[in-house]
Amino acid sequence: MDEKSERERRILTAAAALIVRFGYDKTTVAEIAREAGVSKGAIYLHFESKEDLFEALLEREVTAHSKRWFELTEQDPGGGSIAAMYRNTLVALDESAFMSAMFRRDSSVLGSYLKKPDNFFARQGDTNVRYEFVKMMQEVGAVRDDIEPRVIAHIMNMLAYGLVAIGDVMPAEQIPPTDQVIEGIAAFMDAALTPAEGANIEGGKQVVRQIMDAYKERLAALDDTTARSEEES
Amino acid sequence: MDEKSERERRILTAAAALIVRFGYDKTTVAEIAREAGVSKGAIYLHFESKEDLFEALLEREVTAHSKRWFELTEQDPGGGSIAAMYRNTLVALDESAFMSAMFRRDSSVLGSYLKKPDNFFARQGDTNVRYEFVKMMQEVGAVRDDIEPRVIAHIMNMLAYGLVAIGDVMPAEQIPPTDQVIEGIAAFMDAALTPAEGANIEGGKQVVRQIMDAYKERLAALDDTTARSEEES
DNA sequence: ATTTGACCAGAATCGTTGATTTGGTCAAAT
DNA sequence: ATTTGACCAAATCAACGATTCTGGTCAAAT
Repeated sequence: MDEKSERERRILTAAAALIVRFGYDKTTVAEIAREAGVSKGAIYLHFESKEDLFEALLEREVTAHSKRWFELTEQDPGGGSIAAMYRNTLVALDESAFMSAMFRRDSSVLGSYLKKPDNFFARQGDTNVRYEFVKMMQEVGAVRDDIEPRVIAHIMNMLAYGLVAIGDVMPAEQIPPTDQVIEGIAAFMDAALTPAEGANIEGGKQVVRQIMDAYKERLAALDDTTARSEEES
Repeated sequence: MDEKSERERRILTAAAALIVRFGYDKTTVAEIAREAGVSKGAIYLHFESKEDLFEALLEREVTAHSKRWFELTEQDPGGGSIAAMYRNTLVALDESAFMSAMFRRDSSVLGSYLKKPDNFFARQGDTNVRYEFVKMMQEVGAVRDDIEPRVIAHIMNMLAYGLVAIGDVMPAEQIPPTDQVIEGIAAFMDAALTPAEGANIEGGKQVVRQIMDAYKERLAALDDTTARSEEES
């Protein structure tokens, strides 16, 4: 298992590097194999198809992003405030070129994969974790509740989208440094989402912990299935 | 002049309707002529080329958008607050499908025009009215000044961009009603940009008036040049 | 038991050619 | 003095094989 999953990681890492750079369509399986230092056939010992490999990569990147967010939030003194948590998702998003590309559905990276019916993105359906989170934060009094939670969640989405996508329509020299923008957004969130009577920080922290535990469990479950399916093969 | 500019208006209106629907490339001069009820040759009595016509349309739409914003802000009881003013730009933006397409640089509408060097958008250069406005508002104490004005202006741009562009990456049913989103954003702005010691509403109103006067002057100057160039021909 | 890389079929790309469309003009009509 | 719409050159599109490329396989090597 150790040997095998190590090579699998190498393949995915090689694929990630090539695909962010040249895009899904222009990156060939042969190139991924060369970059990973394995033969082309070996790749098909790990993945059913190029598409399958790519979806594994998408999932790995989402997981890595979530882990990074978790890490940042754990060690954040700002702790349970929604502003700090949201800032951390933006930092994590900005750190990963691949996740950014995913978030903006960059067709120069995702290429023809986007056209496949029932792809990774279409499959996500309408699961909206951001909305659930905001609602919970409102319920414990950590976030002002006179704005629709769906609207708050959507504004968060807009800002995250703006962060990674506005470069498409605006020359780089007009965009302030990313870290400044992120800090600005966090300041906005802090001022905009704190209830008039003060935030229930403790409640917020508890929600954060709850979310994180649920998330950790999902990760563990995912690792289990992965391990099991590897044993089977 | 009355007759002439009336027909010019009709041509531009016809062009706008066709272009928002079919895009710049797929809309032919002949179709615009038919839709406007004039002959093709007549169009070239008003405009040098298709490109020239299109740029006149872009300018007309920008002007119309500004006028509409002016109108909304004038009759807004919320008056001089930056949140109210910003909300009005969003309302005006959302009301005009053409302006929205411009803002998101929609290539299915703008088509090959975008590829022309030195086009309308490239020409705008780095004029950033939003930034100037925020700075003035900070100087009179109508907006908190512990966030970089450039960053505030940029966050405003991100939200406006998100409003018109996020539909590209998110299914419509996941997006809350636009008016709710706009009101939510206004609430955010209000909470986030009011100085801790309270906003100088009067100062804000004065800045607004100043901006509007400057803008009116620019409009008047523009009308003059238009009128003059029409006389010449 | 593993791993490889030559090999294959089908897809994508390219280059060419011919038909169609379209921006722009101008002699003729009004 | 105006306005028109037939007309033209140039650009765009469509169709087509020829050619290359690429995902995937499998007999052979290790």
